[in-house]
Amino acid sequence: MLTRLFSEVLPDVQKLSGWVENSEGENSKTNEEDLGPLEDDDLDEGDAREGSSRDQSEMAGDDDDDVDDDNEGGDTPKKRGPKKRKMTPARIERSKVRRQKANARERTRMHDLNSALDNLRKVVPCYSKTQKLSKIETLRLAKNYIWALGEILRNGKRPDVVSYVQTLCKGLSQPTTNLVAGCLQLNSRNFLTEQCPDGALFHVPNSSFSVHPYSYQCPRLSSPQCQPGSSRHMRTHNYGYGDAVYPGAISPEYNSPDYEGHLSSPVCVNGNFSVSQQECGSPDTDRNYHYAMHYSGLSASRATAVHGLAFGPCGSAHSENVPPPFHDVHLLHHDRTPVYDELNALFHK
DNA sequence: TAGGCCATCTGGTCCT
DNA sequence: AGGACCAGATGGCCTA
Repeated sequence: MLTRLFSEVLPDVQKLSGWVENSEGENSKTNEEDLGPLEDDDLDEGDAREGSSRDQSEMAGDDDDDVDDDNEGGDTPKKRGPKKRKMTPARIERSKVRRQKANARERTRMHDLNSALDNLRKVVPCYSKTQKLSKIETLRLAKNYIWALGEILRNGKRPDVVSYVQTLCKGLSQPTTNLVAGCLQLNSRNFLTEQCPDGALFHVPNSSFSVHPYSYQCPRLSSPQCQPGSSRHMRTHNYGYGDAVYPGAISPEYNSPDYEGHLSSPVCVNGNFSVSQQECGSPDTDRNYHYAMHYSGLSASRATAVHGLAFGPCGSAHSENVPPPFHDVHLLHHDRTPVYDELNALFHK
């Protein structure tokens, strides 16, 4: 069944794979390999390159209106290489049209690529409508996620949760690591099945890991001061946590036109949760709360005391690695599919 | 203001 | 020949 998950995403992943490899320098071609020296034909006379811009009128492959101007200038020695071509108004016009068409294609291509990236964002851990992962982070996270799922298949058993998150967060930036850890809601000491009793998708008793399979509005998160639009509501922000979604859990309201992400499915894991709630209260703590949301900037001692675990880029403890606040963190976003049921079953073996 | 991220333009290269 | 792909350059936007 996991293969179905792969197949759903695979086309996009394949589309993006070359890109991420290039981004990570694993498959990049050097300019020296690709770009030969400019030939005479590449530059028209008087066509000084400024930055990357060239005269649009001079494009390779325009042969129609060739004019032999080799002997222009009389005694000057003949230049080697292809003959130069005089730009007639007709050629200039055709070049412009060709360039415009090429630009349009390039835009379309990039839009397709971005669409594929958006699709990918929706299936990797931690989807947020309001705060998208960057392209590079999305690709890295997707790679880690695929690897993690592959490990599950290979081992055929529930993974150790900490190493699972470490795998997911490998190579990710600190903010993204915080986001992922926050979405997965790790807590080493306890978990709140009693607070959020509607069946955990991931429930690892020994490591207190609990994620809910359906959207759930935790009552405490419904308090006005913690709602969108209130002064305490986290604004859209880089490295904020928006309405992040953990894709292993499925929201029935996904695809609903009413879905705005803000009101659904916060994660209810008590350690982080209680901190958020406490800091929601007073104006004095508001600043800290805001800071904590963006940078998880609680003190290291408090963070570790409250959360038990802190996740660095590769799982190392770090003072900034406190999971994010949760009143607009969302677990559930995807249509429920047998894939997730199977994952659920797998994690409950 | 610096830095990160992004969209777009552009020209070179490769492929069909 | 034309389209796809790629990477460099550039400028805008946003946030710390």
